[in-house]
Parts: sequence; C-alpha cells; structure tokens
Amino acid sequence: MTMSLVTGEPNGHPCTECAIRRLSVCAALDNAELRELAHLGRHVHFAACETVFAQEEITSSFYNLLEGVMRLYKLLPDGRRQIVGFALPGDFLGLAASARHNFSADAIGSAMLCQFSKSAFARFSEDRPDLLRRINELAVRELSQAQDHMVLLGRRSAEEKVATFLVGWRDRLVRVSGPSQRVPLPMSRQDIADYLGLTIETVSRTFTKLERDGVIEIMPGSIGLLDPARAEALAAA
Amino acid sequence: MTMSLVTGEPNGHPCTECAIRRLSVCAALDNAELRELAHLGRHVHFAACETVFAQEEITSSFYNLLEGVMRLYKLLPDGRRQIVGFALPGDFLGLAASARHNFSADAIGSAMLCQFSKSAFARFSEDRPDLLRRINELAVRELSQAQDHMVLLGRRSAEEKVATFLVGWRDRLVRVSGPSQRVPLPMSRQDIADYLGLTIETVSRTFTKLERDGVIEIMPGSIGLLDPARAEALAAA
DNA sequence: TGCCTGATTTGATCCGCATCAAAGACCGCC
DNA sequence: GGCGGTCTTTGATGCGGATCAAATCAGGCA
Repeated sequence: MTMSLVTGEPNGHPCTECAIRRLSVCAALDNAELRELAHLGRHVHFAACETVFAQEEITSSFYNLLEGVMRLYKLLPDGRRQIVGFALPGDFLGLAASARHNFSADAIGSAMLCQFSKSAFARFSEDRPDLLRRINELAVRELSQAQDHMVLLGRRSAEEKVATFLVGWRDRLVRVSGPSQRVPLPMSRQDIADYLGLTIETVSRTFTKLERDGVIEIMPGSIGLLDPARAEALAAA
Repeated sequence: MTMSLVTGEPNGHPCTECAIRRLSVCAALDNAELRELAHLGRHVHFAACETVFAQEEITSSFYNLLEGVMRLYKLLPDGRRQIVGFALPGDFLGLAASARHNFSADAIGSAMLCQFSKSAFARFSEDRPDLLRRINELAVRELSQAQDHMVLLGRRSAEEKVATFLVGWRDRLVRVSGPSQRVPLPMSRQDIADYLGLTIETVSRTFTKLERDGVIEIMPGSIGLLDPARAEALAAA
C-alpha cells in the first residue's frame, strides 16, 4: 500500500518559502543551499492510512513531513503493535541504524512529504557540517523523547499515561499551529492505546474518567483541555 | 557523590592504542587527529555507585566509557525509577537535547571514562564531518535501541522481557569481550527490574522459572545460558 | 432520512504482576 | 569463623488493567 502521488517539485513551491522550514532539518541551510537542495527533493502525497515505508524495508529515501500526522510503529510477529511516536510537520524521517528501516510509518490522515533519495541527500550533506549538526540535534531530541516515553511505558499508571499524552501532544501542536484550548486528536483510540502500552478499552475508560473529573471534554476527533493544570499535575507526578 | 579521580592523560596511554577505539566515536579519526584529541581528554575513574552526571545538571562534558558498566536512568518526583539503558565500553555519553542532562548516569562497578570538555570537543568536531557522521551513527543506533525497548516495555510479558534482556545483554557483551556461555550480570536485580518495568520480585521469580525450565542457570553475579535457542525464541515471539 | 459499518464506550469477569511479608543467601568485616 | 547488613528468593494476597461481550455512537452512502 504505497500509492504515492507526485504533486510537484519543491521548486514549484520554493523551499525558501516552505512553511515548516524553521522546524525542519532545512533550518540549517541558507537560501543558496536551499535552492540546490530543491533539485534533489520532490513532494509526494499519501492518503489516509497509506504506508510511507515499512519495517525491514531497505532504506532508500529520507523525508521531511510537510503536512499531516504519521504514526511510527513496530510490530511483533504475533501482531502486537507498539507505536514508537507520532510525526508532525517538520519531522525528519528515514534515519536508520542499519540499511533497513527500524519501524514502519503510515500517514494517519492525508499527508504531504518532501522526499530525497538517500544517496543524493548523503552527497549533499557530505561537507556541510551545519546540516550534519542539525540532523544530530534532531536525532538527539528524538532520543530524549524516546527516553521520556520509556519512563511512561515502564513506570506510569493508565491515568498518568493518558494525561501525559494529552499534555505532550498539545505542547507539540503548539509549535506547529499555535496555542488552542481544543486539542485535535487525528489518531484513533487504538493508536493511542498502542502508543501508551494500554488497550483501547482502558484508554476509553480513562478518557471518560478524566471527563467525569472535569479535566477534559471529549469531542469527536478532539478533546478540550478544561483543566490544564490538573492534567499537567497528573503528567508530572 | 561525584568523587572522580584523575589517573592520567590519555597520552600517557596513547589513543592510538586505546582498546575501545574501534567501538567508540574515535573510530572516525585517523592517527593525527587522535593525537590532537588526546590533548583534550583526560581519564577519570569512578568507584562503584558513584554518579558521573545527574539529570537536570548542566552538561559540561562528553565521555567515552573505557571500562566498566554504567546505568542510565530517570527518576520521577515520587522516586519511581526507569533505567533507560546500560552503557558498556565504547559508548559515548553526554549528548543532550538541551543544555541539561536528560538522565542520570552512575558507575555500576568501578569504571574508567575518557572525559572531554564540551566546548573543546565541540571546537574539535566543528569541521570534521567524519566525526559528526560517526556521532550521528551512534545517536541513531541508540535511538533504534530505545525504540526496541519501547516495544518491550509496552507490549511484552514479564517472561519475554527477562529473556529479551538476557539475550540482548549477552549479544552486547560479545562485541566487547567475545562470546561466552556464561553471561556476567554486574547490575542488581533491582536495576534489571527498573530497566524492564517490573518489580524485583517478578524479576526474581522469572529467573527462577527460567532456571526450572532449563533455559538458564543462576549463579551469583552471572547466569549461564543453557538453552540459548529457547531464550531467543522467547525474546523474538 | 434511514441504514450500514466501523469506532467508541460501557459492563462483567479474570489474570498477571504488584504489594506485603518473611525467610534464606551472600559478603565484608571484625 | 562468626556476625550484621544487604540482596535475593519465596510465599500469600490484592488490584489495575486485560479480556470477553455487548450496547451505543458517528459518519458515509443510498
């Protein structure tokens, strides 16, 4: 299921005006470099639930996520799934420790990515220490998030997990689209469960409990954070 | 508790003959670069249970672990602990997403590290794309391990967790000290529990069960892997 | 508008691991 | 070699979240 659609060169929509430039790996490049990079990348579109790359596939491209949300996940042979992260615009995808992908990535809703061939990108970054440092910075940030998530998975209760997720998700959305009391949740309850190491029933019950306690308001496709302070307290504790 | 002891310049024990050179970040450097780097680093020793750096402390150094084993962990305000990894010789420590450490690091037994001031190391790496790429490689490998560990924490049973830990630990030791049927476990049962998101009692019971099943043999400070195939099957499933 | 389908919520019950408690095993030290 | 402290193992019990089951909701489409 990798029906991608090329919708245009980034130069049709020049990198210098890219909305997510400051968030992405491209923040390390000046306008001249950006013009050069533009020739190497192309925009590709994915519809809801399409897979961009799968675990164990040979890595052949890097991607900048431009629009949309993606789920990054690993499967066990018996079908158990762990979502290792959600990607938002500005995230850089495709780095792997070996020649194969460590995890799978699908679009949650419709998504637009900027694709680079791995070899061309490697050649471009070869003698650009600023870009290498930027990639490093993003990788280390990811690692730090992964470590925070290990604490959540290993040591927190269901209620703490859900509250931490909601607060963290809201904070990430702020960087992309600015603050808002309404928090969109494009992913399904099953996705949230697989991210938090819970079942869908426990996630649903915990949402209901938080709503009864006046912490959140449940709406289709989003929640309202009625009592952010209380949610943050649950997330910190 | 940061009673470090300077025991000598790396040039007293030249980098070119460093036992862990090929495993470490230094594998990216040639002999001339290594001689230059030697002036920037110094060997520091830590006794069992001493803290090398603590969560939230300002980052001021990078380290190469030369000898010994370290535990890397995060604490919640109420004292719950999650060990995010164990470091072995060759591991590079001190990278952080912000100016502060994301986690704490203690020596488990006695440990020797090669310390570099962050600023001096940053200056040295500034225009060395090979070194930057090497750091990248190590960071991405860490990230990949972290993602594997999330699957373990979120989706595996106690028995799978313990078996996966034993097999993975053995595999890591092989890279450092070569293959062996006896697997040293320098860390305590509590450390293992906090790594796997379990309690000490569950870890102990699971060890006992694996021994009853003929998979392992429990010895003080180590285990014997009697039936590696069965342990690997538990780890894979 | 009303049906059909998948997602979500709610309910009842069960089980794996946590918790509480106590008995061994190991180690350093005198 | 004996003693005290810590770490590990074992036992008894309880609970949080999983599992099984069914009702309700939301959204797409005729």
